[in-house]
Amino acid sequence: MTARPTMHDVARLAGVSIKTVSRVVNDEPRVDPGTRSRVQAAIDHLGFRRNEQARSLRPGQSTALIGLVTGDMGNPFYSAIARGIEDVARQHGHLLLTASSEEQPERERQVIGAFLQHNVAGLIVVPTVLAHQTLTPDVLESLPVVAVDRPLSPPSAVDTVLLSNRDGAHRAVQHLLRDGHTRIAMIDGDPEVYTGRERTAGYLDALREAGLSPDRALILQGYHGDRQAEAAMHALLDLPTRPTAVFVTNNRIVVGALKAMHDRRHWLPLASFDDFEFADLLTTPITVVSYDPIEMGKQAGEQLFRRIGGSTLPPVHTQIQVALRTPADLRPGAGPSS
Amino acid sequence: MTARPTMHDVARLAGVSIKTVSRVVNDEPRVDPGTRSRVQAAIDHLGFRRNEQARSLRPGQSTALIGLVTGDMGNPFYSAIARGIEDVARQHGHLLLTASSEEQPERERQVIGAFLQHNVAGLIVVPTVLAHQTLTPDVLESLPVVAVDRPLSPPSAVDTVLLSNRDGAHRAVQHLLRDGHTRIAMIDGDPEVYTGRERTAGYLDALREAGLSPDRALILQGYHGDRQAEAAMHALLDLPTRPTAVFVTNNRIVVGALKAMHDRRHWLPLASFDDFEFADLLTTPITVVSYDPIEMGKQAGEQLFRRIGGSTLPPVHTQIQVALRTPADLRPGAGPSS
DNA sequence: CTGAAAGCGCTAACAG
DNA sequence: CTGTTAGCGCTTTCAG
Repeated sequence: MTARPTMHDVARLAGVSIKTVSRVVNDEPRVDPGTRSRVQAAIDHLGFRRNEQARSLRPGQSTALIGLVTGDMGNPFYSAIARGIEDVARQHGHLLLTASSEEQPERERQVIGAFLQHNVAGLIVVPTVLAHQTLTPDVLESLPVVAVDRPLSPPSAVDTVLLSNRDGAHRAVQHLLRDGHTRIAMIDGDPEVYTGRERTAGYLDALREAGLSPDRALILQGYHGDRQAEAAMHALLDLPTRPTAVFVTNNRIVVGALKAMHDRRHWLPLASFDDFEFADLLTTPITVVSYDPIEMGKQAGEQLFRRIGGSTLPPVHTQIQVALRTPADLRPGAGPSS
Repeated sequence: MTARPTMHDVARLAGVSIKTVSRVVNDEPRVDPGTRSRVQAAIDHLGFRRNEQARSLRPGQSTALIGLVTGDMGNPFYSAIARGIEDVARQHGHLLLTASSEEQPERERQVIGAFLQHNVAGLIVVPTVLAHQTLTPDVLESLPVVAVDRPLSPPSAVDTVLLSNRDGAHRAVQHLLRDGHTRIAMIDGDPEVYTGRERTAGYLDALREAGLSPDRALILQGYHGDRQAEAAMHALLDLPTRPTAVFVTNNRIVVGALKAMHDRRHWLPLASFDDFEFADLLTTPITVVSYDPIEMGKQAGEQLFRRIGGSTLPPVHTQIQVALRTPADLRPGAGPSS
């Protein structure tokens, strides 16, 4: 385990001062070409690599690190966002720290604290539901922060990247209405979560537009994760007067809803916010509100680097457009088996 | 944008020396309780946070950072591994850097180089296919490295966490054979990838065991991603004498195969390495080789921290067990719709 | 074009 | 129990 070479070692080998090595490493102009190549040779020979820790210790030099906090990096939606951010970070020569809050404000607080101790140059956060004790004004002033998928609560003047939640839900439910349904149920997760609230509002918009008044018995909220959503779907199927179609507000709930329908061998027309790869391969194809989570990450990353680059414009709020994909849209050219 | 407080600021406010502050921050024993609480008050008042960069600059003090390189953090399989690692890292007070190699050795090299510049305490890698120019002996000696999902090529003496690829494939194909199939096709991705090679071997094992000789026309290799896999499945369906069942070697290929069968409205019994949430909700349920990727990450993380903790045992090779899930296993208690 | 000296924020010695 | 000194690896003055 030989010690890692330092600029000092390189300088000694090349017969120059440490400062000249620094100049070569940083591609500074005023270096004699001969000296430069001699130093470069020494660098290559020793396998020297600049210590980022030491570099960023000097004032003004930020760590080439950005931090991402999501609810759960194991959730494909969040990891797709991470992927988009990573691409942008790489273009800017930065690395990405990732951590999961598990939707717990306390964990979010700890993680952000740890990121700050590592002097991240910026932060991208999918905020947890409750008040953000860590994203206090002084934190927000000390480094750029972008909120993705949900705004901060209480609302702060930070950049956001959000989906057209309300409009997407509106259109999905509209689609069911056009098919003649009038008893359309809805299953949502935590009604405190911004996305769920917005999508619920879109559902209500569509009903109102159609002149229908919402039926309390058909609006199920507070069903977290696929297991609880499964129970919710069973409850709907147990109703004396069943709904004729169902709208579900996210990619966890749709899994539970489908499982329940599968168990009961009873399929209701379904519309879901969030797309998934198998949507068109199911027993009954479903209508989905589709969008590109990688693009969300890219937008968030680009906005963050604009701030890191010094932009002081007023907060930017980016809307990511969503598309409705109905069973009729699927693979229109596909013919039957030959 | 006020400057971030340092130990110096805390020391001045508390009327002690900087070293005493350091002692309090690091929970060292020999500090007077009165002094300690006075310092703590100053810390709280200023919102002081130790600068990790500066701390880890001292020799012997490693950065509380570990690095993860996978093929694509947007792939749910890899992000699940990341999630498992993250949990272990947190328990050990470390943060996780993540990056995608896109299966390109050159990018892998760059990413690992960047991680090393940030003085990561350890590295977890899903190695790319070709030779690992970066994971050279001197790198492997300078910090702990764990390989997940695939061993290093050329083989090095590092810890690995691998699936029972060959056995899992063997059992999946065995299952098809027991259903009476004798013309079982196989679709694989890059035959250079370790997991694909092993799973192919398992497929051949099963055929041999059944006294069948492999049919070249039914073994399709080199189909990367779901698009190419879709074409492969079409090719199988175009064969003058079609196979009666198909085994696919990963979670990308199964998507393509299913799409092709769906387009043709022609479903062949299918077995897949890699499970997915919708396996039992499809038009024709399929047989899957199932395992827990989060657990893979946990095992890798725990092994890494054993090394970071100083373990010098010979390389540890952890096998993650896999389970066969057949359509008959699915939800046995579920009854028909009431 | 090149170098010497100072210091970033912190911790390990060694005094007191 | 507490403080002083030195120095981690690097970049920034400011002189040559």
